[in-house]
Amino acid sequence: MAAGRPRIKDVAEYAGVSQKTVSNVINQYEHVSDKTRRAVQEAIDALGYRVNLAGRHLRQGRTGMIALVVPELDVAYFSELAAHVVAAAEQRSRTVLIHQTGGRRDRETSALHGFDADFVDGVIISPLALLPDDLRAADRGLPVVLLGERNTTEARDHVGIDNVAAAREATAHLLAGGHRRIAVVGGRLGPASGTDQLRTQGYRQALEAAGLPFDPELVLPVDAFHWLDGARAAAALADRGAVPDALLCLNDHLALGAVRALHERGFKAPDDVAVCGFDDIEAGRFSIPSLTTIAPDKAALARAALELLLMRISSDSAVPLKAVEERCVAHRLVIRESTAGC
Amino acid sequence: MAAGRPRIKDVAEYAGVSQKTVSNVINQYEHVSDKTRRAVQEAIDALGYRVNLAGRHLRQGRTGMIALVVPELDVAYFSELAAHVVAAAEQRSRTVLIHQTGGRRDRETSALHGFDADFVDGVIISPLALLPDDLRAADRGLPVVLLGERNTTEARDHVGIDNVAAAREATAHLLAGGHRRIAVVGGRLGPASGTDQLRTQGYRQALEAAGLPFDPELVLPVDAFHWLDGARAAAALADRGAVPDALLCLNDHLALGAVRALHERGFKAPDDVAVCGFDDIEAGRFSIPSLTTIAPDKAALARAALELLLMRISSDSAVPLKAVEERCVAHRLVIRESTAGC
DNA sequence: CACGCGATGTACATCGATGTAAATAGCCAG
DNA sequence: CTGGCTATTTACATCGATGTACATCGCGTG
Repeated sequence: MAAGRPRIKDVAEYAGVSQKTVSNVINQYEHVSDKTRRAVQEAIDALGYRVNLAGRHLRQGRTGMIALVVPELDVAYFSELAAHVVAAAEQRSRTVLIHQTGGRRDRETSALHGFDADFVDGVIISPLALLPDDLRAADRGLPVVLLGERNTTEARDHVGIDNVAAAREATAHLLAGGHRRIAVVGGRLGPASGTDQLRTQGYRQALEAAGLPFDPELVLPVDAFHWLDGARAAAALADRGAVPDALLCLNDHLALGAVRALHERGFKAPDDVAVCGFDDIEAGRFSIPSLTTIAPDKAALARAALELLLMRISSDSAVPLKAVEERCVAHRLVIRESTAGC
Repeated sequence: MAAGRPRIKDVAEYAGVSQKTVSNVINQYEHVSDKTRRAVQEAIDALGYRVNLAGRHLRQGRTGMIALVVPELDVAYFSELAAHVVAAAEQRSRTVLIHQTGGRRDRETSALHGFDADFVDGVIISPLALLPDDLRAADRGLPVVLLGERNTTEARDHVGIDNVAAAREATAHLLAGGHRRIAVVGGRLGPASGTDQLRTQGYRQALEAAGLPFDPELVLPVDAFHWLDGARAAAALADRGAVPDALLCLNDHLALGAVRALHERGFKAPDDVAVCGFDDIEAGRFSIPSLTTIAPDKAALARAALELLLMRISSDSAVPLKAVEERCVAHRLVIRESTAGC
């Protein structure tokens, strides 16, 4: 009983066959006699052998691992999504390596051609800061699927929801409640590439459809999509005496932060302000008031992204960029207390 | 320009030196002349070479990766903790592979001697279902640090807070507010091994110190530590007309779920019931009412766990089980609205 | 001027698993 | 009994980086 872990060589000796035969048994090679197969299996069990993945990796160039790269795990949307991806990957016998970038571009790029590139067969990424060039540069054959964000016109496999439609629906819901001055917390103007811009666009479309004017003053940019940013934005509104009828917050953290800040200043949701968020995180289901939100089908997002990625991985060779896939997953408006009375 | 990635051999040829010399430069070996070093560096830059980790892994047996094994990422405490571990690891140039087990024992053990064991140099685990035997069995030299939970008397490196003291303080705070009937949501009786049991013990100590009787009826077990479980427990209390003066919830999710369920039934926190949680997740800072809670120093937990693990990893050979380390990290009671009036 | 020593640099084997090509075994038709 | 197949098994090279052992270079010393 040698000190270290048994190697394939030990199994071979124990079973009285060659290393290759052991390898064949392990890899389910067809042409192995039952007798040999049984003998090898016995040896494996007896020695407690398990393949050394480093060796296999070196030889085959594949690891069976995929990376999930997200900005922040403590943003519930991402951790919930991560949980779904991990679950989906497990069903396909893959292991997920989760990376957090903090939305920093250097970490996002390094996830693509940096450290990860060696250890994983592919990457699912929700880019925040990535530039189109980064993606192009990273195109060394490592399969990449964009999840959610698609901050680039660069053609790439992508999975997401219809952000424009979702924002339109949410805004329409607020309008239907009789609200006229609706602020967009986390909104951003400009070409419709980022999620925030797409959603802002949907908001404008809804206004237009209702024949209402668009007021750029009501688009409130934020530094990040955290509770605190929502609270700050709402506080700013309140402090300059400009609390609108309703808030369309581009994620639930912003929404809950805003609700809280307004509450502290004497404005109650939904009586004084209606509030709608995005993402349907668990906190919004149990908050007081509970939060109306756009609920993307996270499980479907995760499944679609994984499926797409595995497809790319198995179709070896260079990615045929012509056949870029764009998958749109369902979402729905979940109406709760924060817009009650609508 | 070969199709694939450049290998160390290509760099060596380009620079006109041996492979080993390139390796020496990469690994910062001292005795390399400046001239050679420069030439090699130039070759590396020119070819865009980066080490192939599979090769290094095979040769050295180390990967520079560590695994973080947690029950659920969508439990905010764990995702926030994960974010800290990732950050700490980055400072030490390690990569963190995050695994989610769903609290299932098979996945926890497989993380220890299953798949992970091959790919990582060590594991930080928050076990929920792991049995002492599993840990012992996994002792094949893979360094393991327990984080938070320590559901075993087995001697093991462990990092956590003083759960008994924390629960005692929280309970004392509730008692100081004049509350007498205090329920423990998520509490569990029995030998003080699991976190829940330790906290329940602290609760009892506080009662005892105040000269109050202990009522087992007020210990409410839960299936899991989620919002919904807290809501169910509180609903059950309310529905049988037994809402106590205060709730000590063993995590913030339970607390927020309970607050919500009580709210739906007309009981307001803190006026009708005072509520205190554990973990200090972000949701509790912005909830209405904001949540009083025990705040563990998560950054310190992450740092301590990582430090301990890296120590074990670098002290090669077998783990000297005699020198097991137990690190206790600071916590503090953060008083917010949900126990206002105390 | 030969010797010795530290500083540099190199050739080769090695980590563990698997692809390749070729050897061997088993079986049937002739 | 033998050539010709196929089914099974094997020896060996290989993936890429690095440890080992040894060669070489430069320089100061006796």
